Amino acid sequence: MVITRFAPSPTGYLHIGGLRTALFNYLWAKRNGGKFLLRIEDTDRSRHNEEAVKAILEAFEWVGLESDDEVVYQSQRHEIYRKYIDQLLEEGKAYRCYMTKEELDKLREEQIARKERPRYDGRYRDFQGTPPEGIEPVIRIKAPLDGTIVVDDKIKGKIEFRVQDTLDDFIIARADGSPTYNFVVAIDDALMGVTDVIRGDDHLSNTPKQIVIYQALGFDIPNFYHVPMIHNEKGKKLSKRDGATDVMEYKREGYLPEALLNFLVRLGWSYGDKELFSLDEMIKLFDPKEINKSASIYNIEKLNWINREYINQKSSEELAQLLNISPTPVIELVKNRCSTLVQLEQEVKKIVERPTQYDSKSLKKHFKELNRELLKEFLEKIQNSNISCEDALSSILESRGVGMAKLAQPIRIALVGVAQSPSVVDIMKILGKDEVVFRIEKLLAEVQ
RNA sequence: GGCCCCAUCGUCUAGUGGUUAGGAUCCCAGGUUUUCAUCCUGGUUACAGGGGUUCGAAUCCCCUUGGGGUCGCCA
Repeated sequence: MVITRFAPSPTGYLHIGGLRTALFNYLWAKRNGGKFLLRIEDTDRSRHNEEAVKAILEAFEWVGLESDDEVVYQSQRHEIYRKYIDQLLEEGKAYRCYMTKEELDKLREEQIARKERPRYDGRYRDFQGTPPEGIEPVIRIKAPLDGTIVVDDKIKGKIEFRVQDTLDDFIIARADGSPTYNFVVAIDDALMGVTDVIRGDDHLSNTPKQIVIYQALGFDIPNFYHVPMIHNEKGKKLSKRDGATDVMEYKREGYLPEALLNFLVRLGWSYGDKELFSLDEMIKLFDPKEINKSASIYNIEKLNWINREYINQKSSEELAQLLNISPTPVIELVKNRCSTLVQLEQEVKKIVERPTQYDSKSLKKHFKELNRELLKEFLEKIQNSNISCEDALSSILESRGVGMAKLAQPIRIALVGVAQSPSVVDIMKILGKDEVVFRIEKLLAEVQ
């Protein structure tokens, strides 16, 4: 059974980098008929932010990625961690360190001054004496003193970390007794039965520490896949300052969740020349071992294209529902000119609602004296007979011997206020003669 | 700075010793369209640099350069 997880820390909203990681985990679990789990990393009490948790869950709901079990909150598992800390203490694999923060800071400064790597010096590792008064100790793990730790990463290959320049006896529990990140990650992954850890490669350098924990506790080491970051246009790690990184912002801007997922899955992964993937196809085809080694730069153009594709795959009924409006044939008329639902909404309004103003450039070009004359003739014709708007249009063009644009363009301006729109014939059919008459009279009356 | 990772069109990518280096997006041009959009056709643009290995390197090795990540009693 393949069990994967996504483990965000609730410091804010879910951003697209996180969503991609979650998606990778989700797909891999589903492909193997396994489980995808969600865990909130809030060991640090100051990090437990109800709002943020809600925001993250809301985003997952929107895109439709569900955890297969109840969401795990680390803040509720302190007893479990306590138990393992005690165990390591008893077995002599961890120890109390009475060094104060100030002493530690000083040590670090000195080391940096000497151009050495800041590193705990192990002064309490084998301490037997009486502990200093009034100091709440932290708990440190006994890390190996030399040799190497190998991370067998399924994307990047085997990576060797020399203990001497990557590890020290790091803290697994703070002075207040609360456990630290690398410690609980290893425990929770093991206890939750996680077999495959797919996460950002900013965690790569944490992995040796976690391996130390796995080994100390006798847990099996899972498969690691460290996926490259998504960078912003400047080539830097995506941060909250980089515009629309909040997943829910994409909802507000009119992107479809399936389009966003499709966009994200192609960042760092591909399947031949295939660009469009339904969720089922992704599940069938995705393999984290095929993820690229290099970072990719986030670029919205492709997303816009994908979103347009998905919008056009949808029926008018579905789109009406998404826009929360009643179905109208107008949607069919305009959907192929929209990259987002927001645009679609605007395009629908442009036709359904009467123009409140007329574009001056369009007027200047297509509402000259002859156009006005033709428009008046058209208006009279449809008012005084049963002729359809379409027939009236072509009959006038024929009798006057003028090109289509001479009359169609002023009609268009009357109908929607600008010189660009879908076919005027189609619009007139949908609007009906009365409304066409009204809008033409309005233009004639308001613009001299 | 130490350690680690990475390097093909502007961007996302295909490519695993022999290809006119392919696709997508973007951009441009032409066609279609009463207009705009769609659609169709075509086009511009890439193996970071230098050494090897080899009959032959985008593909393997090394160096340089460039970029990124990480170095907490944060996660």
